[in-house]
Amino acid sequence: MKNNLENLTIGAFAKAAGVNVETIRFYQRKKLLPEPDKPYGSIRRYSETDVARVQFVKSAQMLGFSLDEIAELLKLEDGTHCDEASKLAERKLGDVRAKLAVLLRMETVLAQLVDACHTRKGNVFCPLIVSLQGENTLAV
Amino acid sequence: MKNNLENLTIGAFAKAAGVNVETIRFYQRKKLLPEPDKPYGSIRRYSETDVARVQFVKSAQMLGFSLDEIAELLKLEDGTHCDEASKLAERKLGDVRAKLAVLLRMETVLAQLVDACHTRKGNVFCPLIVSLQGENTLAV
DNA sequence: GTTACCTCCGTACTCAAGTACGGAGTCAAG
DNA sequence: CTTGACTCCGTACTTGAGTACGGAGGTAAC
Repeated sequence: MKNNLENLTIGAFAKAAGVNVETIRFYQRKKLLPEPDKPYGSIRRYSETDVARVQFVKSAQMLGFSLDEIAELLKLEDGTHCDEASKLAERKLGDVRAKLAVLLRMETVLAQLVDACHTRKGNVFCPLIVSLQGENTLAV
Repeated sequence: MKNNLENLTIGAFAKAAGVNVETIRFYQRKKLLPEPDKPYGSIRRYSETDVARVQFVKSAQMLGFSLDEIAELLKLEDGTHCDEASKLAERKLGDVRAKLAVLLRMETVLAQLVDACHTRKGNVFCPLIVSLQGENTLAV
């Protein structure tokens, strides 16, 4: 069984993508991944492209996108027609920017906390919650 | 029933925080929210502080943090001792920065896509997946 | 002081996102 | 040409994050 990375069995594919086989099959059912043709009386094969796709799903998931939202993002990738893609991209860009704003504020506050801890000793107050208050409570 | 925002019933609290009452009670069970004393033979009251806390939980959730991780973030807020807090903050800062990196790349690509759609017509290729490939696949 | 709506609390249900299982078929190394 | 590991596919189970329900007790406005 030679895994030249363009002829992967589902097991090798899952391992390369860092998920388990059942997850692959689950994503196929959810249409997040294409299910390649199965040569009659044989088994399906996968490629590096599929691996990248799964990794994209995993990354987007860590950023708080649901599988349904990720399916939308993937539609962009798959070259939907321009108008449609543009609308979708604009919406997603809004989501992404809202998340960015919140994360940036978190980053600032956490960095300040770490810094404060390194320079003085004792208890430090961490105004994480306050830092997110007001404006964008991220109503996605 | 006067809601001067420092003497909220659980219903008013939930409404102010934009979640439902059951969610409040669920968060109390999970120790994400303190359960205020109940004056014997009466009902619990909540404050603006509690509202901010719930909103923080919701924001962090949209960024892909689990309730367990959020509980950790809240420990920082609650003034853990410095060494401990610093360690935790540093870890969380790492998480936050990894997420930021991925989001920034997504933002760039989405913005490019929107732009491309506005300037030329027809189908545009959106290299969203490719943009996230390599280095940080966000192994949190 | 009753009526309509609230809180309280335990238990049970739901939904998303997987994981696990098991029997039948496939593959490849010896 | 068999043996051990893997694929296939359907069904069932699990876990995280809530939601819903229902009866008993508060409460406030009339």
